[in-house]
Amino acid sequence: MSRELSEQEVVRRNSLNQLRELGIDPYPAARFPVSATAQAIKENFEGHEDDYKQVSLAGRLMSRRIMGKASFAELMDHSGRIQLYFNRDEICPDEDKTNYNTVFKKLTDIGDFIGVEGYVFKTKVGEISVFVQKFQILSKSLRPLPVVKTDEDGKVHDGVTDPEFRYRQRYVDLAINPDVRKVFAQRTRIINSMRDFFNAEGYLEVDTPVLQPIPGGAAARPFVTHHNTLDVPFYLRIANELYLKRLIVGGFDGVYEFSRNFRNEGMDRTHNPEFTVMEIYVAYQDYDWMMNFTEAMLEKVVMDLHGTTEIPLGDKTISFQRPFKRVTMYDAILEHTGIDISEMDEAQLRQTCKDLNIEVDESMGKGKLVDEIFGEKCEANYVQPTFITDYPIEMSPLCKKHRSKPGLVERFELMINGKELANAYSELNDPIDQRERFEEQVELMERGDDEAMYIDQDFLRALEYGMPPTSGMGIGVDRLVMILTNQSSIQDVLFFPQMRPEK
RNA sequence: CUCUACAUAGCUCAGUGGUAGAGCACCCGGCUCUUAACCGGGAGGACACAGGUUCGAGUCCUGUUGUGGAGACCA
Repeated sequence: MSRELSEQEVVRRNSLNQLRELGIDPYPAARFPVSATAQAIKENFEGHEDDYKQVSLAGRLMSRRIMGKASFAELMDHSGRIQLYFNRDEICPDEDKTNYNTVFKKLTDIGDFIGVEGYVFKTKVGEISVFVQKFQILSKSLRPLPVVKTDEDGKVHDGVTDPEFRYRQRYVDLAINPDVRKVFAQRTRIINSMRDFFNAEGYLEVDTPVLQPIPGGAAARPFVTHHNTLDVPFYLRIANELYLKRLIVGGFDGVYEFSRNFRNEGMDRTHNPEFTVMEIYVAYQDYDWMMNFTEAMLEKVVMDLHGTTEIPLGDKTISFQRPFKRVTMYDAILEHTGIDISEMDEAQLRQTCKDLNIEVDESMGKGKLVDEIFGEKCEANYVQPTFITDYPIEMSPLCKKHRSKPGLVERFELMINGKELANAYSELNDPIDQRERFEEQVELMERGDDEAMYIDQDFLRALEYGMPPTSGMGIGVDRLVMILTNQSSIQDVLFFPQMRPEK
């Protein structure tokens, strides 16, 4: 466990000891009252100078420019940075200049948390700053914080860019890269905006189990754990769909949950083993209603965040202006391959895949084959928000049969930037039909499809008591945040993305 | 899992087989309106790990570990 300390760490530990010898506690217990923030001062000082004769603020020391008997420094609090001015004879009015010469100049380091009291003024070159009259170390930093400098053109120098460093030591990333903090603040605003939208409709936010005896509601490999007292396996949820539907059976008209889901599969820039999906279920509605609801929700969230419906994403611009384009899955395939698959059986679909150079295997059923064609030939083309509707029944075991198109279900997926963002159904509420669909999944499983769903007998029991006609929708929160914050990796919208453990 | 790139000081990077380098940060000194502060001096390195080739390896080769990218997989 012992670790060789770097030169700079030794220096800081020595400073820590010297502070203690001077009777200064480097980790004081008492609260430090804060009366102002950096951003508020900079925004409001001019014209209200009298209100800033006495301020106290606290934060991390981010830079120092020492010029003998006077110094400038930068303090960063949650709102931003502000310049501090330290003058020896102001801080040390008496003969003893220790507080400035030793404590500030020698024993205080970049990265330390300090509290300052003083008044706000403008420097000769016009920067709003705090004239420090008293300062106090609130917490000593023992590791050198990487110093990031921004020049007058706003260009960042020596920023920490190593992704491994940034993700493993996210606290450092957040401390020194304000843009990173901004993305996560936006993430929370997006989620709050969604929540406000649902609450305004009177829908109920709920919590359902993460530990499930049967991993249902989606097709994915689960994480398995074990409950000692019950001596049974439990699965971390891959979805919460079946539980939310049980609540609709129970009489709630609208329920939603921000669900942390877990899938034991590969990781890449759009997949993390744990991720967040918002799922909502509304009784007496259908998937047409849900399309309108979804685009209204997204337009509102985007407006709340950006004040416009046109947002940049990489080198593209995405428009969230309603209404979104709507295309049936068969029309999408016809448009992008020139092939009409609407009347094909499984053998013809398999041949079509071969003709299109799409890899298939014997375990794939009709639904999976259609999905392969769509995924290979169509998906990437839908950059602007587009609802793909009316999927083949075989790939949607929880979705109601289409009211007028045999062999299809009332399902849509919302595609943005060539990726699936949301998925919704008119929910299957016929318990006999649902049991048959589950049984078809068992057949798929026996054919070798390791993603087919298990039968959840309790869920069927719930449907047998009766579930009202319901529409449900799930939206990938991490992917939505990626789009709305213009990030290309899921790791940049998760505070602590999954990494291989160190050492 | 496959292919590929990268791994050098606290951070960002250079180093093209021949004594380990720079900027920032750090230490010492100077400087009372600086702002990528400045000026002078200084210290700091098992070059990711383990082998190999070579008189000699940070550099070439093999393997390992970690990370990024591209794929496979993830409806």
